[in-house]
Amino acid sequence: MFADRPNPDRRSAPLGGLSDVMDRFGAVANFQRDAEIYAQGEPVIHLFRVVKGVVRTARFTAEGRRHVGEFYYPGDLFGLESGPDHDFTAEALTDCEIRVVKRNAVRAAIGDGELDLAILGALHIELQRARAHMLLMGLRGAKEKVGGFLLALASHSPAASVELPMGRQDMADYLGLTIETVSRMLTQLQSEDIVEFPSVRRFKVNRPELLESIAA
Amino acid sequence: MFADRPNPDRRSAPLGGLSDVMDRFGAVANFQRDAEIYAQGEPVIHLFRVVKGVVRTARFTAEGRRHVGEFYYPGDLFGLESGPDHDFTAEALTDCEIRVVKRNAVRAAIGDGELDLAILGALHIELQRARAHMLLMGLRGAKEKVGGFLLALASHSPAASVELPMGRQDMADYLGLTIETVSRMLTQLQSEDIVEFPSVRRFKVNRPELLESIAA
DNA sequence: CGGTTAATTGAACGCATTCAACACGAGTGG
DNA sequence: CCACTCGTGTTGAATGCGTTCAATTAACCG
Repeated sequence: MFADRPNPDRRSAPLGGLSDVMDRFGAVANFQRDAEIYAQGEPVIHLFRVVKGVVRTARFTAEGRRHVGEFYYPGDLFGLESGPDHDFTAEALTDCEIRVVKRNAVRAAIGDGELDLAILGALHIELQRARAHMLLMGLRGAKEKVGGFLLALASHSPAASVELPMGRQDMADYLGLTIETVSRMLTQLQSEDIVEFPSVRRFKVNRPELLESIAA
Repeated sequence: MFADRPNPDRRSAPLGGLSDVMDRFGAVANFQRDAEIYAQGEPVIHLFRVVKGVVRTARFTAEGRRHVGEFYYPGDLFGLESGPDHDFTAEALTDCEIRVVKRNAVRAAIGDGELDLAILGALHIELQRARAHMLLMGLRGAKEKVGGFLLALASHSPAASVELPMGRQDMADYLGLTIETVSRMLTQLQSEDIVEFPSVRRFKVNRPELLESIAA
């Protein structure tokens, strides 16, 4: 679901010169919780990287149903879109510090080839996430989906206790479930002692092997 | 779901020199229906392009559940993976003619930059498909999913009558439904005169606007 | 401490699944 | 040409699970 995030800052290796350019030419913008970073339908002009906080992309269907695309963590590049316009809206899930740079500026600084290469790497990561997300949504039951979600979160967090920056509604919209079902599954997983919630926004995996067997 | 496929052969524009190289250095392989083109877990070495027929990628979960990734049509590039190994198995859905080339050969012929650029374009398309697929699976009801699937198929086919190269089970595994549910939804959509099935593997959209409103 | 939002829990419903039977078409051989 | 079979698709009935709507509790902040 997320890029490899054992190392909190991966400016160096995979992104090559891009991150240097972002650091040199990019501006840093701060967004408050729930602030919009860019909107669905806007033209794709910039590249974004999370410095601090967590970003969520989302989309509204015609009937008002919300679909959460992905969550982006510090070090992650986002705002990559295939078309000329954004398909998703990006919002600050928590208070955020975002580094922004115009694609043209990058192009001018490091050339097309370098930019392509950098975007290539980011696209690979993005595709991986999308496939992992699809796999999650393809699981049979709600318990499997929620379990898989927690597992993915935990597997990218070195700490014993994992923070949940997103609320239940975000999880629900990410997994294609209702908020009530998510809540029920969380309590169920907890009652089976597979995970443990010291607080609403923090959990610990007690039985990783069981969690993995659930998420299939 | 599919790349822009109004023109059946898009060797020219978006892939640049890659397709030329594939034509020059690539071999053409023929696969019978259900033959394996590459397997989950195998190292990523080649690039593939569909010449004739339809290809399906799929994956088996630990519990034996099958998940269909995508369907690839003539002109489509496939076999792009982020990691060193294939996450999915590729199989010939129908009898196929596939053009195969070693990535190294392409690299030697047109250089890293060109290869990157070509893969970049293909990755964009792949990401778009993955997102469209996710959107489909995120829809509420089975009718919405099946309707959306048919709509996507129809929207990429210029002909009035659209062929369904895949069976009901493939649709089910693509949408995360059971084969019975898919069948029921198809008959329901037909009974509402939204679509029409002259034969099991062929359909026609009678009310595009209704179909679109269903797929949201 | 109230006031507000988020999260949990409960009960009834509806829809997709499950298990089973049946229909249909293609291919084969009598 | 019919009978047979096999694979695939459709239909039926009952179950189960996620949803829906509603009420309660918990957490956060003044």
